[in-house]
Parts: sequence; structure tokens; C-alpha cells
Amino acid sequence: MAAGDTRERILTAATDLFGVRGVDAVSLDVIAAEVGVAKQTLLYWFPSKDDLVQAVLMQAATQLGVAIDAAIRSASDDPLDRIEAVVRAVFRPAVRRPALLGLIREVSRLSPAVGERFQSELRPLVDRAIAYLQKEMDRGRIRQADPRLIAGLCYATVTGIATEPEVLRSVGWQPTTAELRRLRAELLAFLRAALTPHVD
Amino acid sequence: MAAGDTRERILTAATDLFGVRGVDAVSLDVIAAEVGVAKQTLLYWFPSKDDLVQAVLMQAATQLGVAIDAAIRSASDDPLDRIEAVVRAVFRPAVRRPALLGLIREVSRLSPAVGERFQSELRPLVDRAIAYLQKEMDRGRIRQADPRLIAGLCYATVTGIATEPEVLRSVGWQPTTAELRRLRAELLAFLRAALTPHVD
DNA sequence: ACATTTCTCTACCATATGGTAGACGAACTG
DNA sequence: CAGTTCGTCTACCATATGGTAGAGAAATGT
Repeated sequence: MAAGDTRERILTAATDLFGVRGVDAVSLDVIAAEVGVAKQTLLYWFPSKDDLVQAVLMQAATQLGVAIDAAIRSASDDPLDRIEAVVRAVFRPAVRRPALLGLIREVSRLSPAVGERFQSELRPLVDRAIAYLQKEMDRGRIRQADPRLIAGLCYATVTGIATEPEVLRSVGWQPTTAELRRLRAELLAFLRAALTPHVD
Repeated sequence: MAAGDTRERILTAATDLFGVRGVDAVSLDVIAAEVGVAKQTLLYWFPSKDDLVQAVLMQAATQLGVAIDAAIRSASDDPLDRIEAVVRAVFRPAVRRPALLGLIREVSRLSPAVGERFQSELRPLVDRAIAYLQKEMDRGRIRQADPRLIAGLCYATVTGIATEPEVLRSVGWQPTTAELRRLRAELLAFLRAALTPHVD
């Protein structure tokens, strides 16, 4: 096994555990057991638990950024198609790996320093999204609104629905493949309706 | 001070601390310090931390249920007005006391038993909401969709936007009174647009 | 007036936790 | 080949944590 493989395995295990259970509910011992190494090995690669959390968030932010960028590039020029492509790009990892978005929810609970760096990582993407929404609203292709708040609302809707399986179960939903497809379709229809300009 | 006041003060402090920081990040000592009593006093009123968490969630569920019921009764017959009243009813405590909805997010991280009881508490309300949405969709007053998923999406949007201040800050939003009003207005417009039946 | 109950407290316990120190074997370097 | 570095480990540490036991004062009941 190549040097550094252990580091990647630690990041993978930590991402899943932090995202599903919450940072404070997961000890270094639990992560070490999951990876199959000693706790000291974690601390060799990451000097402290905070450093590990930071690394995990940066990696998640990078992965999301890359996925979103790729989705934007491959979508058509229609803004609603682009938004749909972004939602699909975000929703796909959320379904395969719920911990990924669940992890982002942890940011508000961590130290301000961690939150700041995380925001900095995603800021270019967020700024481009807001500028894009403003332009399309000006062109009349997206419903007139505050683009910053619209970006926040879209994000909140997607991650909210993707990271709270309890909510869906409480309305009778089951995490089967067919139900997941219907959920994604309904989510996309919901957002499309929310953003479509109206004819008065 | 009347007997039982201590119990209420414990519930209030625990709700705020659990909701803001997360259940696992808050120790019994921290809650005790906030209330101004000994840890043993907490354990006198609630035999274990799990019991305290359970009590806090049940109280929150009851409070939300009461607020939502009142909002529904006072709204007009128009379904979009009713949904707006419910969103206002949920959003108001979220703004005054962010911990309340933040607490509900903890449910998915707690033991299945706790989650089950919490769901049971809110089930009558959820079932009525779904039946109502179905009826109004049938009458053509709400956009045709799966009422269960629409209920889940509305909830996810409201709580998502209300409980992740980091997301809003990342799009340049500040928690001032004016900005809160604009956020609520934008949220309501977003949901109204998402639910309005379209004319083809 | 005395007994009981209620509600608070301190002291204590066993375990969990994040982190430190140094040992050791494998890989690498000169 | 010897020295160095890397990456793993066990043993240990100080503190945090959820919970138990019993003491004591105030309130309540007989």
C-alpha cells in the first residue's frame, strides 16, 4: 500500500462518520477502528481532531465545487436546465453518500475559523452563481427576486431534503431506488416552479 | 420559587443549548452551569441525558404543533394563504429561538426510539397536512404533485433556511431585522411560486 | 412535634476522550 | 552498510463525562 493511502482512507472514514453522526459524536478511536489503524496513526497524519475535521471539510468543498462546475459546463444555455443540472450534480453524491451534505451542516456548529475557511473555499462558486442568477433575472428567464436569497433557498431546499431522511420517512417515503427517482423529480419540479417567471 | 420551576428552566436551557450546539456537544455540566444548579439536580428531574433529550424534543414538537394549528385556524380558506400562515408560524419561533428548529435536526442523529416517538408526536399534524394538500391539488388550487413529497420539500426549505445561518452569510446576508423580513418575504414568494398551479 | 417527602448539594466512580512520548520495523539515502 | 526518515504501534496522561450514593435543609403531612 502506497504511503498516503492511509491518509485517504482516514479522510474517507472521517467524512462518512462525521457526516452521518456529527463531529462531536465521533471520537478518534471510532475513526481509527473504522480504518483499522491505531489512534496515533490518525494523529500522525492530522495533528489534532480539529485538523482532521478541517481537512475533511476542505475535501468535501472541493469535491462539490468540482461536481457543480462540471454540471454547469455540460448543461444547455437555458438557466432552468442549468439549475437542474446543478441540482442533479449535488443530489447524486447526496444519495450515494449522505454524509457529504450532512457534513456541510456541521459547519455552523464548528469554530468560526473552520467556517470561515470553508466559506472561502466555496465563495468563488457562490459569487458566480449569484451573478448568473442576477443576469438571467434581468433577461427575464428566471423569476425576479433577490439572487442571493434565491441561491440560499435553493441550496437549503436541496440539502435539507437530502440530509434529513427522518422528515421524508415521516411523510411516508421509503429510500428505495424508485422513490429516490420520484423524490429527485419532485424536487426538480418544485425548484423549476419556484424559479419560472410568471406571466401576469 | 415553586417546585417544578427548576424543571422548566432546565428544559429551556437544554433546548437552547442542544439546538444551537448539538446534543453531543452539550454536557450535563454545561446545562447545569447555564441553569445555575448542580448536575445532580438535572438527574433528579431527568434520570438520564437521554431522558432530558426526549423531554426537550416532545416539548418542542408540542409547541410547534400548537403554533401550526393556531396558524391554520386563523388563515383564510385560500390554500396558499394557509401555507403562508403556517410558514410564518414556523419561521417566527425559528427567528426568535433558532435552537427550536435546530433541535429538530438532531432527531435524525439520535436513537431510533427517540426519533420514533418524535414522529409519533407530529404524525397527526403531518397526516392532516398531506390530506389537505391532496384535496387542494384535486381542486386545482395547488400545483399537481405528490402531496407527501411536497410537504417534505416545504418543511425542508423552511427549516433548512432557518437553521443554517452559515449558508445565508455565505451569500452576503446579515441577520438584521430588515434582512430577516426580506428573507421571510423571499421564502414565502419562493414557496408560493413553487405551489401555484400553472396555466398551460 | 415528629416523620416523611421533596429538592438541592458534594463527593465519588468508571469509562471515554484527545493528545503525548517513545519504541520499532520498513524504506530510503549517502 | 550505517544512518536517517517514515509510518505504524503501545503505553500513558490529564481532563471530561454520565451517572451513583448519601447528606442536609426546607416543605409537607400526620
